[in-house]
Amino acid sequence: MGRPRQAILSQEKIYRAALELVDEFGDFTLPGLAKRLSVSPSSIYHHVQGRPEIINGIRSVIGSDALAAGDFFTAGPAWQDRAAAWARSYRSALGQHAKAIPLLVGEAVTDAATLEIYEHLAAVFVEQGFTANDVVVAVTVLDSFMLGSALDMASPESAWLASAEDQPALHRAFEASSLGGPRSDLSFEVGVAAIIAHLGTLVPQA
Amino acid sequence: MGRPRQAILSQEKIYRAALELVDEFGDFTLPGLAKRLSVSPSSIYHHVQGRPEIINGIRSVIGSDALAAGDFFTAGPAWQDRAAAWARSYRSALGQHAKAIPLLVGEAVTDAATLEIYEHLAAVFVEQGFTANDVVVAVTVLDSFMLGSALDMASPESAWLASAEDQPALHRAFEASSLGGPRSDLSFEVGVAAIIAHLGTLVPQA
DNA sequence: ACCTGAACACCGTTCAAGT
DNA sequence: ACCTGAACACCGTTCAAGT
Repeated sequence: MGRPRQAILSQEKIYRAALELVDEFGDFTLPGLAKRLSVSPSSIYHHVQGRPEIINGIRSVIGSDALAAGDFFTAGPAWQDRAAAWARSYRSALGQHAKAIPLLVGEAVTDAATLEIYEHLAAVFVEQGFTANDVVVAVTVLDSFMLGSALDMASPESAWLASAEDQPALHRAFEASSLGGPRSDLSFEVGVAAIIAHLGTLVPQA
Repeated sequence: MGRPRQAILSQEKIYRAALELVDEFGDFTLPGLAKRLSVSPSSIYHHVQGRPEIINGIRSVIGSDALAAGDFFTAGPAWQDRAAAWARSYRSALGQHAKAIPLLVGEAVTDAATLEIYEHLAAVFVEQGFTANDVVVAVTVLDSFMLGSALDMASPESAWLASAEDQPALHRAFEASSLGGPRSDLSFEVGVAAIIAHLGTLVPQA
């Protein structure tokens, strides 16, 4: 007991351990987090203010890792490719922690990593000469679809389990469908293509 | 104490009271719910299995009210209008209970009202002659964007508060923008138009 | 500065006891 | 069948006490 010669905790360690618990169990508790870190629950409060800050930290970790992976910048020079790559990269990053997404929505975004991710998207449209209004709309539209698609990825396929009697159209379509890949991924690509094609009509020089 | 001559609770009353609490405070607790219903917390368990069932009931209430409002069926005969009306209606219904959305995502959909809502959307595409694959993709794409837009509606405008130094493109765009209406609504309409136009290229007879 | 153990108010859920 | 009060395990957070 007492203070150790070197700190055994840090914000980073706390956030990553919390994310691991969420990935495994879909949620985390302070006692559970303390146990995983081999520490007392009260110790955690020397490094973070409370549970909300940990949730924000989880978002930050996901964003940092996504930025470190560098996928946001691998696309070609065309703004269409870069915007599509942005949506694909961030949806993928969130999808790797699908169980965390329900925890993240509803809390305001304040961490630097996530803001940097959105700054990158805005910059794509600004560079292309979109007006301020169009930048705002383009970012919002792409973000909404990306997030909705990430949530769809998170929800089990059985969420669409309609009954043959009560939801015939829904039931038959899913029964008879034979998509050449995961439903969520294919739908995401269709939606991104649709949105980017339409955004192209907004900018005169496109 | 003891059993009253007539039941004072019902699933419906519990669900609606819980939704009221969520609308007001963004969450609900069993003790808080019991207090609002002028009842003991344990009484609630005679009508519902537990907290998850109440959350599902909240979704059901929102769906039922949306169906009762009838907006899903007011659109013209064209499938494009009907699909757009579907997305607009359901996003609006969810938006009226924005604080509830974070609670709903992450729980599987099983209630009849919500399934009926999605059945209606699937039927639009089936009637138009979409293949099973295209019905599945069309429903998924529109649902993802609708849900993402509803979440965007739920998050405060300040969620986009970027700093002038660290996120110049994002900051300037939001600073300089002068949209002719709420950002979320305008962006939603742009996205829906984009998606529906693109879905039109999937169906030969469109 | 950083960890611990004890303590607090609170939450979800159960159950025997009443009518 | 339906409501109550007591009880349980558990959770988030605080704080004095240690080094």
